[in-house]
Amino acid sequence: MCWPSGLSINFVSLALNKDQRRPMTTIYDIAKAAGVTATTVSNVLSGKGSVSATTRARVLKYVRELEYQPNLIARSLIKGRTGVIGLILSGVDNPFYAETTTIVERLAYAVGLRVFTTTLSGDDQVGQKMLKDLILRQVDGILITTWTEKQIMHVIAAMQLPVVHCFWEDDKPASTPYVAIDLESGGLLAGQHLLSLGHRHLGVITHLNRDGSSAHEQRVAGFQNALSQHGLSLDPILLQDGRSSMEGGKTAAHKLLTQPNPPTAIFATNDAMAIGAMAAAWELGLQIPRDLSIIGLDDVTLAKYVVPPLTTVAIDKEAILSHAIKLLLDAINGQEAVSPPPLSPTLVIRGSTGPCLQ
Amino acid sequence: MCWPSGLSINFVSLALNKDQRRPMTTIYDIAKAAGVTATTVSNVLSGKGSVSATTRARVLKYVRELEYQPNLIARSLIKGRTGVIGLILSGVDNPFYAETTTIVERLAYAVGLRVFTTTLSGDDQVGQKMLKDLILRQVDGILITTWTEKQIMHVIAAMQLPVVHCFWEDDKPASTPYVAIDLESGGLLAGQHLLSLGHRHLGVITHLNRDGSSAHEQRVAGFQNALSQHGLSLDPILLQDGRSSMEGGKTAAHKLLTQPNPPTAIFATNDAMAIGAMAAAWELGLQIPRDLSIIGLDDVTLAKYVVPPLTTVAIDKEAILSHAIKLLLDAINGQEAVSPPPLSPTLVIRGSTGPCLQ
DNA sequence: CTGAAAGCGCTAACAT
DNA sequence: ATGTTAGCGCTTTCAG
Repeated sequence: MCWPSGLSINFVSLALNKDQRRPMTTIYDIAKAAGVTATTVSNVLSGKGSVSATTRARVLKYVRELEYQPNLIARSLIKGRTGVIGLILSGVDNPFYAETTTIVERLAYAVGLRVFTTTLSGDDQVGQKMLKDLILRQVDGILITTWTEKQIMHVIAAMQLPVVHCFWEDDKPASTPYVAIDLESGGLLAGQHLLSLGHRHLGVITHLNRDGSSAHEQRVAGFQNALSQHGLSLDPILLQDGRSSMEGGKTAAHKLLTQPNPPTAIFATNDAMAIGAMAAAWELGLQIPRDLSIIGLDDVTLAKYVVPPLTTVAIDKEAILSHAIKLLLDAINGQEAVSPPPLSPTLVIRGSTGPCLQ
Repeated sequence: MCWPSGLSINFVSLALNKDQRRPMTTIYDIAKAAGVTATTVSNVLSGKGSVSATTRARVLKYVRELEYQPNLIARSLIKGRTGVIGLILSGVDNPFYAETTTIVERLAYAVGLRVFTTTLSGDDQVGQKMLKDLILRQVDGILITTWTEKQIMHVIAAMQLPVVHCFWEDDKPASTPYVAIDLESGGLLAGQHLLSLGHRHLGVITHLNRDGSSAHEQRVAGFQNALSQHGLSLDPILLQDGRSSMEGGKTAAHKLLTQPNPPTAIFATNDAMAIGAMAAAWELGLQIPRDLSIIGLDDVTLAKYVVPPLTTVAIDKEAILSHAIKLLLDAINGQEAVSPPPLSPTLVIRGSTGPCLQ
C-alpha cells in the first residue's frame, strides 16, 4: 500500500467488527467457572435471594478474574426499563440550552439515568423522527423543555410514557407534570428595574411567532404590568420578535434602534436575545449603558463575561431541572408526581443597565 | 387532600408504572392477527427473505392498525449492536463543547446513530463512572474530544471498542484513528496577524496544566514560530494559564494586563479564554482594540456577537466532526479507518484586533 | 441455599 | 413462501 507523505501507519486502524471482537464475558461464563448456575450468579450480583458466603466469594472471585461486566441491554429487555430518558431541547443559538443539557445529564446520572438529547431544529422533520426514535429505544420518560409539535405530544400520550415539562408549557396536556417558573414576575422585575433607573421609553425583544409561546408572553405581560404601575404602556412598534436567538435579538434591536424615536432601554425576554441586542447597539455606535440599557432574562453563565456584564433576571435552572428530574423519576416509578409551586426569579444587576440620561 | 391555594388538580399526575401501562404491541401480536408467524412479520419488516404480496399487505395492515413499533432494545440484544455511540466532552464553561454536542448529535443521527453525551467535569470520579457506564450500555463506539484518563483509555482498548479522537490527541494510543487539525498553523496565523498589525509585545493565554495538552501546546508553538520569523520570542511571563474556560481566561488576562509592561495584544488559544480576556480588559478600563488587541481560536458562534466581535482562527468543526463520525462508523463496521490529513484553520478578522498604537 | 425452566422481543439458521 | 427452532444475556418464579 502506498501512503501520502506524512501519513504513517499510525494513522490507520484496522478495526474489528463486533463479531471479531472478544465477546463479553457473560453471567454463564462465570457460572461455569464457579461451578454454579446462572441464577446463583445473578443472585450474588443483585444481592437478592440468598447464597452461602462460600459460593458468594467464589462467584465474586471469578467476576473479578473474568472482568465480568453486566450487559445493560439484556437487563433492560427483561426489566422493561432502560434507565434512559429523552431530553427535548430547542436548537436555536442559545447558550441556555447548552447549560440545560449539561445540568440534566449530571442530575439524571445522579439518580441512575442516562439521557438521549434530542435537539429540535425549528420545525424540521428530523427532530420529529429523532423524537419517535426515542420511543423505539424504550426511554423510560421524556423531559420537554421547548415547544413540541402537538402530534408528537399525542404519540407520547398514547404511549402513556411519563413526561415532565419545564421552561415551556405550551400545548402541554393539562395533566402533565410541570415545573413552573413565575415568568410574569420575572418580566415585572425587569420592568421595575428599568423604570427605577428613570427610563420611560422602553423597547421589548421577545419570541412571538406561531410556535412561540406563553412562556415569553408571560414575561412581556409582567413587563407591561410594571409599565402600567407607572401609568405607561408598551408601544406596539417597540415590541420586536427576536426568535429566541442571538441573531434574532440582534436584528430586532436594529429595528428598534433605528426608529425615529428609539427606546432608551430594552428588555430582551432571554439572555441570548439580549446579547444579540448588545451586538446591534455596538454596530450602531451606541454605548451601553450610557446610551442604552439592556436587560435580559435567564442568567446564562456567559452573562457575566459579555461587555459590559449583562443585567438580567435570573432563574434557578439547577433547582428547576432538579425538580423536573425528580418528578420524572416519580412518574416513571408510578408514583404521584406533584408539580411544585412556581419558582420565583431574581434580579441580578450588572453593567448593562444604567440611569436614563435623556 | 388539601392543596395550597392556586394549585389545581391540573398540577397532579398519577403516573402509571411501567407494568400498568398498556404493553407495546409486539411482533407476535401482529403475527397472530395476520395469521402468520413471527418470522414472516420480521421478514416483511426487514425486507429480507421473501413474502408473497398478499401476506405482506396483510401484515402491513395490522402493523398499522395495531400501531406496531419495533423494540430497539430487543433488536440490539440479538444484533449485538445498539446504534448508540458515546461522546466524551470536557465540562468547562466553553461554548465550543456545546456546539460540538449539537453537531455530533445531528451528524450521528444522519447515519442512524444516537449519542450518549458524557461530560467530564475535571478529574472527578463521576465522569469516569459515566464513561464505564457507556460500556455497560453497549455503545458501539466512542468519540473522544477531550483529555481522558489513561486508565479509561485502557479499559476501552481492552474492550476493543472502536474509538475515534478529535480536537484532542493526548495519551491517545498510536493506533487510534484521529481527525487532526493543523493547530500549529492556527497559532502561526494568529501570530502573523498580530505582528502584521504592528504588535511586538505579545501575551498568550493557553491551557497548560497537567491534563492540559499538546493540543494547546501546538497552538502556542505555532504562535512562537510567527514571533521567531520576526526575530522575537515569547516572554515566559507573558504566557498565562487560562484553563480553557472563560473564567480562567479572565483571570489570566488580569495577570497579563496588570504587569509593569503589559502586552499590547493577546492570543488566547481558544475563544472561551479570549472572551474571558475581553471581560478582564473591560474591567481594567481598556478599550478593545484601541488599547489592546485580542485574538482567539475556534470561531464559536458567539464570537460574532461579543463586543467588539472577536477576531479568531476558525476551525471547521462541522468538517472535523463529520470526518470523525465517518471514521467511527467505519471502525464499527470493521472497516479500515483511515485518518484524514490534518485540516487547516483559517483566519477570521473581526473587530477585536487593530493596529498597535504605542 | 441452589437449580431448572421460562421468557423479555426480536432475528437467523435451517427446515418444510 | 412460510414455519420451526434456537438463542442474544439476563431475571424471575417456582421447585427441590
